[in-house]
Amino acid sequence: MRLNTTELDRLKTSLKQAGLKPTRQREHVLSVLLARRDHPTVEEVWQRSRTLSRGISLATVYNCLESFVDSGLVKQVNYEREPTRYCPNLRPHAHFKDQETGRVYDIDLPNEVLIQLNSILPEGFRPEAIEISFHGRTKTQNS
Amino acid sequence: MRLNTTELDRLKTSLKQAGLKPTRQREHVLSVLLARRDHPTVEEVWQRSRTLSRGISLATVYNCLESFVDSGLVKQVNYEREPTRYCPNLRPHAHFKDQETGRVYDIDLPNEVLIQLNSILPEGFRPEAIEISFHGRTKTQNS
DNA sequence: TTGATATTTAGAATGATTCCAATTCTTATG
DNA sequence: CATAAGAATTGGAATCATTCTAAATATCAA
Repeated sequence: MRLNTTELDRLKTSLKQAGLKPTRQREHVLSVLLARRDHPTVEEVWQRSRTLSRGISLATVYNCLESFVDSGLVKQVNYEREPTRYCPNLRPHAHFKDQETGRVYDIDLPNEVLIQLNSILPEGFRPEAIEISFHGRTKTQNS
Repeated sequence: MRLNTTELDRLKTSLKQAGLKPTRQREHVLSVLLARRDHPTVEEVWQRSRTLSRGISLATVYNCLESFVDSGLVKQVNYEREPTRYCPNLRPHAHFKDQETGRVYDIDLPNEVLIQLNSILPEGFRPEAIEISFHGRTKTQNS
């Protein structure tokens, strides 16, 4: 989780492009999020951010993640009323939650599926977002 | 919300078929839920159930709704971390939330859409349920 | 009718998230 | 570089949907 200057500059740039002041905490939380392609909760992001030299408060992790979502840098995933999870994958995708492991997988959404889904809406319905979540079991070998 | 004997018998029967003891409270909560095709929260179901002669506790409304969901009599709908809503429509359907009114609409899911959605899953993924939620705006005339 | 089991209940407890008000940063401008 | 205005961070308190608890009550098979 130690960043070299190039990576740091890249982070600063994407924060600025998103209209966010590049603070030490935001850079760190964003790098933590991008470092793994999974779907951590706020608490998990906080744990992973503990390495930050002078520490970081839970409230700040909440703040950072909220501003990232607002500015489109990450997405949120909710399963029932479980703690919200955060997802750095910006392509259109669905989620599949394995009930045995609790792990959430990204499922790419082909454009034709999105088109077909929009076509089932009655006239006058203007969707701004769509969320598709499966849950079930997987029989895969990759942990 | 007053029930005649025939309707009451019908409710008792569906509760029994679902493996639930037909109590006064369950009959009432279920009838409240079936009376309108909307998506009330627990609090709203409780308000609508207040007519019950000796009253009903919030805890019981939670209990009833949970047992209905467990036995397949109703479905749950969640938008982000807002209070859970309950839905008496058992056909496969998606939800569309109008951001202006907060109202949730049912959108029927044609079988071909379900088939196409299952086809995007990698091998070994066995879905047990799928949840599809739109949100956006509607330009309809019906309130 | 009665006993075994299930349900109801009020209120306390939980837990994710939001709010608050004080401190510390960032950055544009002189 | 210094500074001031606005932003971000912070620990702790507050919120609020939901779950838990344990005692009272209801259901139903025998």
